[in-house]
Amino acid sequence: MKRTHTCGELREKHIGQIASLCGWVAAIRDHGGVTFLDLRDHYGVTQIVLHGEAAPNRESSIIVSGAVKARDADTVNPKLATGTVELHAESLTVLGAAKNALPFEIDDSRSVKEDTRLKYRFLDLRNEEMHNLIVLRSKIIGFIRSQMEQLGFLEINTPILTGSSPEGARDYLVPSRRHPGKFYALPQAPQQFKQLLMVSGFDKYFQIAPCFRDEDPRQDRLPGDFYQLDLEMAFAEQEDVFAVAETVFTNLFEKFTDKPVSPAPFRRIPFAETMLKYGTDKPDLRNPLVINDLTAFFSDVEFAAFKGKPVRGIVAPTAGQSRSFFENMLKFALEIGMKGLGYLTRSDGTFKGPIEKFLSVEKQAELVETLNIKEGDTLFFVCDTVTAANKFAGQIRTQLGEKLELTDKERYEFCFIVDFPMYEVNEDTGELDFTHNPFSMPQGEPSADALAYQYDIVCNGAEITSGAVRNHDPDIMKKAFALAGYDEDALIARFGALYTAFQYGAPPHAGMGAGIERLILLIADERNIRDVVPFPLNGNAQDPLLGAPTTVSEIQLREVHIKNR
RNA sequence: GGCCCAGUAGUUCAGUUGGUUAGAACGCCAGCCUGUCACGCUGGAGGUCGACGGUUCGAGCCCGUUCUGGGUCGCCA
Repeated sequence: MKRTHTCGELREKHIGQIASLCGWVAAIRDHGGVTFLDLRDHYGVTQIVLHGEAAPNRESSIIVSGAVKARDADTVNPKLATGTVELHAESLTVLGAAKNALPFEIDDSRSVKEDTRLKYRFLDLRNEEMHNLIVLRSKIIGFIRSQMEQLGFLEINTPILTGSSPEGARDYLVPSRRHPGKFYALPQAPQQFKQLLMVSGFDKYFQIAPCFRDEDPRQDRLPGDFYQLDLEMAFAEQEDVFAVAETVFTNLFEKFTDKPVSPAPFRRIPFAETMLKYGTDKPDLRNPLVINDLTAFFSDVEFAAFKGKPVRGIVAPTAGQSRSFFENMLKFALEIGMKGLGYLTRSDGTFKGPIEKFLSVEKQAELVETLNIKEGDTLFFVCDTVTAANKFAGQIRTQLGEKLELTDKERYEFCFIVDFPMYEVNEDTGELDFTHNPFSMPQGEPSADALAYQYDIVCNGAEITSGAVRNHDPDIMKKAFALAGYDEDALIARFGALYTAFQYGAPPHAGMGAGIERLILLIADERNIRDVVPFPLNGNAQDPLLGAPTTVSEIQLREVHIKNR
């Protein structure tokens, strides 16, 4: 007996034929004389009718043959694509029996504790939603590949076993058997290899690249490994990379979602502007609220709490909000670490609130004018150090957008964050550190406050891409590294391969890396990044199914010189 | 590593002020049922209340320690 059709295939045109279906028993409805099975496979569900035979355990895999028959009009199931027909079993063979008590119900596996789901991931992935997410993942990756190839990019695989990189995240290390005491590292990104490919004369490279970072996970950050759309272009500038990103992301989101996508060109927002206006380097532009800098405004107001300090203000339409709304906003402010939350509400042409008495009539009018404050609006104040004021104002902006339902969830808003600073002052040492990426090209002469040709792509408040025009000039490299405290020897010790390669005619080049899982998360409107990975590690970087990480044998440890005899 | 939350039946959860034999739903088992589609009805089994210690006449509940998981900060060039 061999499968003739899938469980999503049979239609009225098959009535009268003999068919054989394979699949899993998703549900059993025993009516005494007649029993119905829902048979599920990758393609769909078909109802099987048994007359007298015993039903196999649920979730057993079976093959069943019989006649395809029409359903009576009153027993058609409109919820099934195959709902107008059913297969009347003449023979049924259990191919893989399932134990009778399942660890959880397939249909609501997504509400089960994550560790249990991961231990039985093969059952979790039978859940229709989970199954579809993995299918979507495959389709998205396939689509990206075809897009990149159409744009003339070549997929080139780079090594998985490579050397440890001294910058960035913690490496996963692999001990060398042939070189006692030495280690390979799994790549955090194909960064150095793709730049070497540029020096090698390949014009447009891309890769759906596995990346490995030994850092603690988050809801939107996978432990262990994840995938990036990694790309690099020779003789290219920032705008050349942006054009590729705009094409690929627009096409991708338009193909896989029904929601409107912000049209290209995506907004370019300088880092300094986004930190001020949105209080974050990954702004959600679906939220219409913006943060205003009121530092100058308060510089001549005799209000000790604000005078001479960085002050931010957010105007929000709060007409009709009850007192509990403001109480909850204050509670939120305290939760995120603010000392309080000042605000003024414009009502009957005047302001109401504790700060009102510090503001002259002229000052109040100035606020109304410059911030366009309408009747019923509330101006929320944030005052702290520059860094904290931006951060808190950003969180208040997000919270206001959520609670006032101003943030439109039914669209995608892309933007580029550009002009990241090249360096930042390390608070512990007082010295300069690279802000983002030591490979980035500084804008103009390297200096402590130089900006870099360094950019992120942000969509709906999520950072999905990071990239840069690379520094391919050994002289500028030396200067850039010197500012961060590395002399030429240190540069060679750390990035010798690139430094050497750049002595032999490096092309100017630029590129980026986009997190595949985050793209899927956005497209699928999902929250948990582990749900778009077939076999993720849990939050503690363990695989409850295979048991990784595992202990290994003494012999293995001796072979790799971790243990001496 | 810090902080917050959670841990009770196979699963998801409830459990009042500390008080009799710890409940519900789904699942499982048995019986009935020839048209259901998350079938239905009747009955049943199933618990080291994460672990250890303490307070108490008495602890799922209070206290301490610890383990596990989730979130978050650090971290993620």
